[in-house]
Amino acid sequence: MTAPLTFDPIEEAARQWRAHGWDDAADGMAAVTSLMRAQAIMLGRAEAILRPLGLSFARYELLTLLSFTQRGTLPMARAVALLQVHPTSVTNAVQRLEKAGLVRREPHPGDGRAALIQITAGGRELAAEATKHLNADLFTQPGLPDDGLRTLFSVIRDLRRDAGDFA
Amino acid sequence: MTAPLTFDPIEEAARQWRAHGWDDAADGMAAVTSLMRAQAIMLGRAEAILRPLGLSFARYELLTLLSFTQRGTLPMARAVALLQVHPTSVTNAVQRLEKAGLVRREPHPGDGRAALIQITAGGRELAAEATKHLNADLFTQPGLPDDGLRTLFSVIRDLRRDAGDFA
DNA sequence: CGTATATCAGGTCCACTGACATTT
DNA sequence: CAAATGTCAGTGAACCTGATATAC
Repeated sequence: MTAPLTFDPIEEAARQWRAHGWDDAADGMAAVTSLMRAQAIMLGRAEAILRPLGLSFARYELLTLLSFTQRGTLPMARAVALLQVHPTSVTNAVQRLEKAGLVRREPHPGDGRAALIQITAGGRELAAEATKHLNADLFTQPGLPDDGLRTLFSVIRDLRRDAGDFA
Repeated sequence: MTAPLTFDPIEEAARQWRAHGWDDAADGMAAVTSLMRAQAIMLGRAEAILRPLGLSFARYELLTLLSFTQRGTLPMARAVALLQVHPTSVTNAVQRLEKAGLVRREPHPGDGRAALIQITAGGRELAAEATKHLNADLFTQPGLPDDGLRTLFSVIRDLRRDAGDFA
């Protein structure tokens, strides 16, 4: 393929930033660019693990969220809030999961506007199976030591709070 | 809109993981999920800044990379290696940038197979303008203190190295 | 010859916008 | 009536696979 780089391209970009006098923006640029790349790496690994199961990472997250609820149901709006994604993304994910027999759409008993998503027995099975694979092949060996993982989570939690994800 | 959450949904997910006995995977899950969310937040901000300029973040990165080279040119393969993306993604980005008059495609003098991407004067101007906006509105205030930025970069650099991004 | 460099066609996936029907 | 909920159609972006032409 392509020859592996002998230097860090993001560090090189940061040097360029400083060479142009943008010293106060260099660290931010490097951090943001790093986030983009790290997400691409992790998403690629997760999707490679989930593909044989017919799931994308987004649909896996929804399915697992449902499997953790008391009755295996969630209102659409609640799923949107918890997953912090666009409403139409959830609509789309539910449609695909429904087509695969993993969830059902049901009317909300108390609110005629709202819709309930209900996980099926097959959905529960697949969620458990997918989690087993993700835990074994990615989450227990994500390429970082334990303290790195916790540091990463902690720093990003501040970022997410600052962005208004939660109070 | 949706009511803001009064708790961190990722922390809640980590609690679920531990409640199911997946203690050794909980930190990895939380870190990976955090990465996904952090990238979505940052990409959204960057694209909002770049949209008025007619650029996506991916095309901005390519354009800026070109503006940093000696002659304003890069072989396709080199851009693919530095940006760490799929070859067709660069092909696509170049097509759009070319249509906007920001780059040109030229034959490689030494290798008839290869193609050179050449930035135009307009491309240089737009790259500078876009960087000015990104620096002012995102990179100098990414929602994290300076030490958080450097910590984030440092931890992710280990991850990228482990993933084989560079030696 | 086999390998490497791009491009292209076709498909998937996800996000977003604007319009809409329905219900509160 | 205004606000909220969810769906739908259409658009855009990025990625991937497989096939191809060209050149090394």
